[in-house]
Amino acid sequence: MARLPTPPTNPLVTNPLVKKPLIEASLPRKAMAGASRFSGPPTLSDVAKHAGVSRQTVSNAVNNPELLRPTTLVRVQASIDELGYSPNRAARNLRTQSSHLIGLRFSPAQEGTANALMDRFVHTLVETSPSAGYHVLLFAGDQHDPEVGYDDLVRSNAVDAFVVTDTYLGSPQVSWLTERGIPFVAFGRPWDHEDTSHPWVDVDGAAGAEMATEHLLGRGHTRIAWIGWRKDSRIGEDRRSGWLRAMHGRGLSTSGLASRVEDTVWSGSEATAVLLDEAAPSAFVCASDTLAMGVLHTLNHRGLRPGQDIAVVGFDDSQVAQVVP
Amino acid sequence: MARLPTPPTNPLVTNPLVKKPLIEASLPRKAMAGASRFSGPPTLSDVAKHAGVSRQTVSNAVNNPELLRPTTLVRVQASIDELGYSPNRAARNLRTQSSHLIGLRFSPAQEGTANALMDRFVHTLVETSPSAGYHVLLFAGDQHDPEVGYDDLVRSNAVDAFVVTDTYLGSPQVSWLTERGIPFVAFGRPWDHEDTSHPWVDVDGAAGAEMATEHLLGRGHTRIAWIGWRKDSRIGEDRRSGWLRAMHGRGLSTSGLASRVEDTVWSGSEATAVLLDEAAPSAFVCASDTLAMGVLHTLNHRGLRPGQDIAVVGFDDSQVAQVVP
DNA sequence: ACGCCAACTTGGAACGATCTAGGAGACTTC
DNA sequence: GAAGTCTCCTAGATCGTTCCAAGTTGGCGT
Repeated sequence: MARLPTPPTNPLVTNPLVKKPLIEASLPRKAMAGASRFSGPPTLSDVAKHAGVSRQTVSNAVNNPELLRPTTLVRVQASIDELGYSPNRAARNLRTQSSHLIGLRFSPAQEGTANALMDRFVHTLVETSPSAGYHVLLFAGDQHDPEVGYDDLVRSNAVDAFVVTDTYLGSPQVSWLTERGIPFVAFGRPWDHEDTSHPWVDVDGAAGAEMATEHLLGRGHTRIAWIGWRKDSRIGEDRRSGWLRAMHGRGLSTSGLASRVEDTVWSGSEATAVLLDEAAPSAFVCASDTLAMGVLHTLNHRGLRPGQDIAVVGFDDSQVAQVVP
Repeated sequence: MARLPTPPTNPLVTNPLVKKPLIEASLPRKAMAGASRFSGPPTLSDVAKHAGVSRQTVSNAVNNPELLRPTTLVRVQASIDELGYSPNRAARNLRTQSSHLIGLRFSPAQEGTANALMDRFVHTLVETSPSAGYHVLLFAGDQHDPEVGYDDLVRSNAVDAFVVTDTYLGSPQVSWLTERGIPFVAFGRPWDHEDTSHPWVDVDGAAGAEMATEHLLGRGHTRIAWIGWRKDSRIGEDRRSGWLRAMHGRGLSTSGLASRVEDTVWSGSEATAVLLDEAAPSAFVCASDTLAMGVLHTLNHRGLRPGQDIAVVGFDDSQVAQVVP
């Protein structure tokens, strides 16, 4: 697997017109200190004055609307809208002692099939967090030494919780966070320790494989082969169980239809050849898109048309899956 | 370009042990209200008391160390270290009226070659921001309607500035931000409007192409071909200029060695065939990895070994580049 | 009419940092 | 040695929100 020679670095060029704009821009306020009051965004007091009520009433209108008399609520809401008020985050955070921020370690291009899946997860996270009053803070931490990035964020109250995305690697962060009582959610099941009780979210590989298999069954296939990972892969066995469940659910035999190999295109290709010769399946379900590519390779090689002569379903829905013809 | 059939959705499964952990975890403080003072992270006052100085002196030790007498500074530093103090972000943000956060719109898997590059950019951004006291906040905004995600963040003082990553698309955000005087940096040059004066950062395509060409020149190649995009692509022409500069810098002729085509594998493949026949180059520099793949395709087809018989350099360093043999 | 209860509203205090103005001390200078 | 100067440090005020305890109003029953 040779690597294309590429320029050693991707040099950046900056616009010479403006220098360090970010830093400068953060402190232009003093200039206007002479004015009676900086006419910035309206505050709670401004709204209160405008609506003819007290601060607290406005605060309640925002946070506990049910405490206000309906007529008052309407009036306050009108003032809020008219002035375009939204609460100052820093002040709220200071008072409530929470940043309303969730830390997410940015893992740079952990190439491989999990990437697209992770992308989608992050997107969903970012999209839905605000509805719970949270936002997502990216940070660069060390996977192995939580002290590096995590500690600072915690000590300075910069984040309330973390989302940990690489629990499968022994995950020292998990114990580090647990010890300190820092709330976090893991993306990915703690496969190694059945007894861990920290919250987690994960892709239901079994359900996914089952759905894929059902899909093929619905199209009339009966001899559906499985190409998965080695037996010691918990994730792989999880996905495989979905295939099994779907097949057995229809009373179909699975003997001779399963193959467990390394997660490489080549292994998938080899396994396909063997399965085709020995079990004559009409469809393949794979534990990964990498393996699916191997299947496609062999099919092409034998002159079989994927999707027409033989159905193929991958997993992860990685970028590659959208490119392969 | 058929699409692999995949499960319609990737179902998530959650650990039933814990319910809405994030929300719950954010408000356990009240329970300890009975204590004289919540023994949380140390504050400025705590450090001041410990070091026998005033709050402001500690603040100066952190922000303007040069104002303190060296002996005092050492003493305060010692107290800071001993207590493990780091300033409370919310309080600092409230006082300074800035969140020290940079908003970055999370664009989900904008497939294509720019992805890997973007990944690297984001990583660098996330990694270096803290040294300037900033962090990166992800948010889901609408590319076309800045009101959606941007406005809230600005009004609530949640971010100080934005990084805009898709300026090439007419970019309504740019004008929206400019109108309001909200600081931002664009990743990608405003190719369409030469006169725009907002700050930007971009990959120096010309320099990159020049470096790649120089690399080949250094290896003894003299007939280096260019396969780029159509003439109306500013980015393509920019990169091409780097190739030209490198070639002309050594007094080498470029006539007949350049080709401008669509950015597809097929176009690259065709152009390669033509160039091989008509100009007999010993190396190719391409404006994109997509085109480079086309080159490799033709070379393979003709029995030429890339990297040995003929050198090939792509661009963007996309994920695909690492896979192609 | 009176009292009472509930619903609603109110002003003061607090979160923890930074800014401002001014005070204390050491050092020069005539 | 006293006045002037400089450096270093201190105390109070402030950012905008939410919590707290107490105040006010209206409605209801008798």
